[in-house]
Amino acid sequence: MGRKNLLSDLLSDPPQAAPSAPLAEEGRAPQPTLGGRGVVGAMSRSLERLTAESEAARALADQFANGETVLEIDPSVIDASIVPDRMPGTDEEHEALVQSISANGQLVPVLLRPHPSQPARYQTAYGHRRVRALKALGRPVRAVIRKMTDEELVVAQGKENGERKDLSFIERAIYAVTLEDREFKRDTIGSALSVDKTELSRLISVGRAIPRALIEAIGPAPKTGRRRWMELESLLQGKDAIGDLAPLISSQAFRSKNSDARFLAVCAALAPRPQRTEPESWTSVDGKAVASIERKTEKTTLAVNEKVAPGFGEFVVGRLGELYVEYLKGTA
DNA sequence: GGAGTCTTTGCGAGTAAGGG
DNA sequence: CCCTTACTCGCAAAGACTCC
Repeated sequence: MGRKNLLSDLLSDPPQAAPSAPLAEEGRAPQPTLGGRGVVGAMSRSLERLTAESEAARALADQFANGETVLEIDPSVIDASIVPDRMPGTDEEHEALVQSISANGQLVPVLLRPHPSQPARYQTAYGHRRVRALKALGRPVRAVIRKMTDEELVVAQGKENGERKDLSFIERAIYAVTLEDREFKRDTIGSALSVDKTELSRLISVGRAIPRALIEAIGPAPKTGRRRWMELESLLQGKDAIGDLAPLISSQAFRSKNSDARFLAVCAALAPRPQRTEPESWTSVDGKAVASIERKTEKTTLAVNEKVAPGFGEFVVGRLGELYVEYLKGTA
């Protein structure tokens, strides 16, 4: 089944809020206005919104058909999920969401379950940001209440994020590790993230291999996928990542980059420096250093010392044709 | 040793970006 | 607009590991 609260995210939540301050990606920041993005883009988004609205409406209809009634709940009795999926968003994102809900209202309910140990309290399956915003507004939270096990809760929570595809690879890796640390079975974690066991294995491998502090310094890197995170994982092997990278990570230049650029900067800092090869001196039969040769993977450079052998360079150039024919005979 | 689970590796499909 | 390239993602298969 499709995502159930598309409408709320489109109309109530700032799009693509990110987990933490460094994870608050500029490309993923709230965009409450259409300024500067063009008429075509606005039309495209309108069409997407219409589609999303109809899907959300259908999902809502399903909920009503299943007998799930929307109730108004005091936000002060609503707790967070047992497992955080995203870290809290930035103040700017929260403020934008508050304003959006203030203007449009909460159009689609959040999903809660009765608190397993505290009567008259609830835990959030999804809709954390809306709950926080409504709390700030002092308004009741419109919510669907459903009894769920811990497994069902994290699956509902994970699917709400996972099916949106707006969680980057590393965000999903962190979530997978968090769930595994809470001793959820891999089947459950895989369901929550909508990934197969292979991908789950990779997510957990990367999520554990790369220090959390480094991940948070880089941010969600939405354009950076599995392969490059795994490359980073291998680059980090045997290194004190935080110690070695501290000067880079703390630099203003690094922090001013977007998340994907920060990822590339870290990779560049960790990548082995290509060995600088000194040009090799070529000495003639009469003992003169006539030329130097520099060999690289993609090219070989021959530099003739015109002071030592005036005109020799031009002589060699003039004979390139016959040398090449001789070369072809040797390689045939 | 067998069964189940997890990890690793390779490959192909799909997609977005860039260049001609 | 089409082609190429780079990239992500998921699937399949084999190997490694753990438990009984």
